[in-house]
Amino acid sequence: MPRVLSQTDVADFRERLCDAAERLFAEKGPDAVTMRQLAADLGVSPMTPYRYFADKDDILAAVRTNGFNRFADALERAYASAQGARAKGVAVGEAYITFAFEHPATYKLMFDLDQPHEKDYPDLIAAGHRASDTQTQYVKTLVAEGVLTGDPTEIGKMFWAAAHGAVGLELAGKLPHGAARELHRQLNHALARGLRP
Amino acid sequence: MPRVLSQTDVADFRERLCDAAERLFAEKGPDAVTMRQLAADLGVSPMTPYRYFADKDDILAAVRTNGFNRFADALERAYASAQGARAKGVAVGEAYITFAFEHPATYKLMFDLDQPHEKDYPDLIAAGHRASDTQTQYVKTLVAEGVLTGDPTEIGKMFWAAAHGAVGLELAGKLPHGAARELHRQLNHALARGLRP
DNA sequence: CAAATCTTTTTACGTTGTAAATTTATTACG
DNA sequence: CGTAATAAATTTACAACGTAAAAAGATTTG
Repeated sequence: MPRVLSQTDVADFRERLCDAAERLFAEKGPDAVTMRQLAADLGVSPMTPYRYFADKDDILAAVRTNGFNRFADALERAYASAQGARAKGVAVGEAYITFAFEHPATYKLMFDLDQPHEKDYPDLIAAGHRASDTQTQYVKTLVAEGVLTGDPTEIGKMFWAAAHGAVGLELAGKLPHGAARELHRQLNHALARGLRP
Repeated sequence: MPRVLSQTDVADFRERLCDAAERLFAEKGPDAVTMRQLAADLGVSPMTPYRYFADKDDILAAVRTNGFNRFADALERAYASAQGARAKGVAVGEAYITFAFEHPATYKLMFDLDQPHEKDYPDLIAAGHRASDTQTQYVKTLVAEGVLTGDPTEIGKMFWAAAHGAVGLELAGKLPHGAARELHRQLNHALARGLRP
């Protein structure tokens, strides 16, 4: 019998390939992320990745899943680092913008890529929900403390949309370079004022 | 001397091709928009469009330019249709969401497509600015009337980011179908409250 | 009618994702 | 310890893509 790939072997290869894909996305843009280039970066032949991924879409789904999980990590770290509901809110907002502009290609991949078969990737769905939940987490505290009033879930979506919109406009070239962060601060400030009891 | 294409001939062909491209985008998705399919839709051979466009990127730029101009049209119509600054604001906001979800593929093309050489398409830049200006136009009235306080340009960007964020989240599948409209209403309401004198 | 030349089509090339066939490498067994 | 079995990897091959270059077609002027 031949050598059989262990689960660790598979996981390792998948991770190395995802890393290469993200690096390619970030450094050369989406068009540079080809099966042949990915394989070359790993030092294998172009068909080898097909032992570890169903197809290119599967690779993109894995990269997006990693993105959402690292995004959630960053937001959770920010949440934990600050003391008090208001400070946590500010910190999470800052972390959102920071992540988006530290990994703009990944952010675009996460939110802009049309994957019609997303539902076939439960890990991707779960990672997306994790980021979303983290995003609305601190709002619950703010509502519980009486800083904001309304349905925490709805308010969380409002802050999320504000952040996503500011990021999206800058990434689309509709804002001067670096302007999203200040725009986002102003949005959060006005929203917090408008949602006071 | 041979027959020479008049400017009308060129403009007509470009328009028909852009229409075909938008239809393909909307009905079959981005991957279906190929030079060969576009040519087939117009009943010409695959190389004919190259007489009217530099390359495929040039076609995408033209479709995006049309999109921004029709977007601005819709916003301006909404602005003109309502009486009073507050009503105009509501109407423009509604028109924004309506346009985005009547032409989701075009909207994504307008805002999500990376065109590194955008600056080489002055018409595209101009159309983008036109939509942006329209978007911030009614805010000036609201500030002048004392309904809002602050820099109209900055406030306009805030409302724009809110609308773009709500649309983006729904188009990314992060909101239930149809939820962006109500989310956008809540955002506008909270922002208006937060930006009162 | 013929020559000139703008428009269109045909042909062809390199690249893409990936299916199918082939080769390589490793392990269990006689 | 070789040898058969078989998972893994590579090689080969194909259709579709964007588009450069060559060829063909059409139309106006002399």
